[in-house]
Amino acid sequence: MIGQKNRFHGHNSLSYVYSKGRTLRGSGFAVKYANNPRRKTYRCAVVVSKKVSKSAVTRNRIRRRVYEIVRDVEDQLVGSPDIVVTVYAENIATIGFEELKKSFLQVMLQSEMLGKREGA
RNA sequence: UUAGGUUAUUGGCCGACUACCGUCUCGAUUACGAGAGGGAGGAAAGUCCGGGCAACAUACGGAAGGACAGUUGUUAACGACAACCAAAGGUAACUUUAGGGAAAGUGCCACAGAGACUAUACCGCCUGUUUUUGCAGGUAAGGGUGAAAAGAGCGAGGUAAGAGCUCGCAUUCUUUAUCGGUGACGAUAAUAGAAGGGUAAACCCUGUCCGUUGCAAGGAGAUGUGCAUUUAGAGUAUCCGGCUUAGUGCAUCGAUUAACCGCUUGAUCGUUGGAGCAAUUCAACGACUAGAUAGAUGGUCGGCAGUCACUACUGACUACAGAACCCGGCUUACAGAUAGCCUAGCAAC
RNA sequence: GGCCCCGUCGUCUAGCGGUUCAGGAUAUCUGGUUCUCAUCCAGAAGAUCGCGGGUUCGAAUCCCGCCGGGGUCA
Repeated sequence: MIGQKNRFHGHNSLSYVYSKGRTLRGSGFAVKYANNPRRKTYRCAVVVSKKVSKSAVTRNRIRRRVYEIVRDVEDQLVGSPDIVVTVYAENIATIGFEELKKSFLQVMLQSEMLGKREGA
């Protein structure tokens, strides 16, 4: 789980990302992101529709797994981006953690939000 | 031992690393850091009932509308629960039941059938007439139709043929009386009676209960000015009466979905004892047990346990399901594991 | 979180508890008309009335419980 300051708050706070952000697709999910220079910290949200799974338990599990991956790489983020992950497939709740992490990081590297140069 | 019935409990455990949300303490001072301790359910679900709590300037009367319906109890309350009664099902343990009224009134009972509601004579039986066909009448015992056809079995009498038409015995229902029970009701007896059904989850009648809106409730708007002003307007779902008193447009300020309170000590939970067949209740002692807000309660790894597959190694899987103001029920989902009591069959003693 | 509505052929819809295991339009299929296609004409097939119980002699219809879909309230 990620901290209180790294979540979205308020009524229309997501609309900027939805209107201005760029979209990249992975298997079973899509990442929408936009750089936000007015903030010091990044923000992240995971959207899991009720169409993905009827069960609230499954939806919670998907959300928590994706948040965990984001928290793992938060030190390597460049700037202070706003990230929205939209999930389409139910099998994200069941596939192996390493496999999910690998496919997610591949998308993140493509978006140039992850700066390996800074770490190195 | 096999097949059931019923009432309950439980529904993974241990460790390591690393996150999140409250609370308390300490240090800093509005950023934050350290430590301690807490963090989903039996259904948190469906939202089908009931209540608390809050607002509505009144929860005032009537109409309309809605819900319920054996009896006695339990409860804050209920459409829930318990015990009992009746009916139906089951060999039995036991289970199920919207279980008031059809003699207040109205409606409906298709098709088939002669006739379906103050009904009816198709076949049959009998009498008369007659050309033996047929026609007129009697009959409700027998046949046939249908979900349903006028309480009714056996024997005797009776008759043109028949029929509770009459009698005897047996049965069902109504009425009355006595006894038992708080009561629904049950048992016994008597003489009086025998009246044709079904449907009220059709309209309806009787009795009891219900004000409306919901935590997105509510704490929570202020001032100035124009218009309107008791025959009118506004206010709490429909109408009437009554009641209260202002209303509405514009401008300015505040607020603009943020934050705080409401928010978790409660018809609370556990143990022991008393009352009661039970639901439940009383007393004493002890406990504090989530409070988020795009929504915390997690993620990964290792070991154990269980289930399935397999000769084995080993592999796969781990029930249903996620608090949103709080309680009491109901309904629905649920891999398995455990315990008590009871019934029937078989076997042995 | 609260409140409300709707499920009938592939699609859009009618449907008094019984006259008929449900009518119509459109789509589909077959045949006819035409040199051919369309239009037009004739015919056919296609529905466990969302699911499970109950009331009734009888249920798409009445009652109850589930399932699915949709709407609304700051």
